[in-house]
Amino acid sequence: MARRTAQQPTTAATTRANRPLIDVAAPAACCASVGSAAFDPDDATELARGFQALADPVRLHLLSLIVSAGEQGACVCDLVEPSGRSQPTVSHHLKVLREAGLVRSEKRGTWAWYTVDPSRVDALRSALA
Amino acid sequence: MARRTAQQPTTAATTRANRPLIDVAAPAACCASVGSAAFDPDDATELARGFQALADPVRLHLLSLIVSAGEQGACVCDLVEPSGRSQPTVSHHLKVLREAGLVRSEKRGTWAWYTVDPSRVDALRSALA
DNA sequence: GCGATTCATCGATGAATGTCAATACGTCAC
DNA sequence: GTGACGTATTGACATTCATCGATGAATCGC
Repeated sequence: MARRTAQQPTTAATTRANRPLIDVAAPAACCASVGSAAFDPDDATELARGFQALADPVRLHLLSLIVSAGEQGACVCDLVEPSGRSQPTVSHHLKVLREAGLVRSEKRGTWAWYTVDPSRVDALRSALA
Repeated sequence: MARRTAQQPTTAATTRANRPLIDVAAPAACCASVGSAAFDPDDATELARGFQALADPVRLHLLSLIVSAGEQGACVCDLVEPSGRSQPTVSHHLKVLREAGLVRSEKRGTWAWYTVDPSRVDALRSALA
């Protein structure tokens, strides 16, 4: 082998512990836990799905509009025009957000009302803690 | 018109407030506010680019490995095998993370060392505040 | 210089994604 | 029921993406 004579890249793959997936903060804390790989691929896939839902400017815009609508939520008919996209496209993006668990929809009469699920957003945020 | 007799979807487009893209708690002063109209598409695009970089399980895994390597950073040669992907694929993902500003690379001798840029991660996290 | 090692880039390929027009489905007013 | 309206789904298309093998570029030990 004889690799790493100068800097020994080493060790990274040996320790093991539980910790938030990314966990940037907490460099010094006792349980910063940083091993390398108590890494569950399923968790990563699930997390990635959440971030994927956020990975589009239109969806970020929609999400912000829904958030700004407060507890009552936002009606789709109020989202189409500000988004600058067609109604089917908006519906598609809302579906993506819904399936990622970031928003919930409720049908009231003719209209569909969307509200944000804060716990899901928190889950993603804390993955970056 | 005669829409919204039952629930008046109304208002969503009238209220207005300044806040970071998704919610409140703004650390960085002048970021995009999203109310209904004060939405900067460029900021959304930039944010989306960041989340896009996180929207892949392999990249999340790589990021966690790099974080767990501590200040010293992680050598690419230690990332390939745990990721279960080919070296070119890993290199590609690292490039995505690099271009999103989430990690930095430094060449030391033969090896390339990657470290996380916490401020960039924080920026994304606070967008979800 | 030479071979070995480490990493990045290129080219190709199959899959996923964003978009819209057309259409289907549900609900309301009449 | 009929027509109008709000929303979701479908189908098609162009673009982007993840992946790998092959290759190139830089460095190290000899």
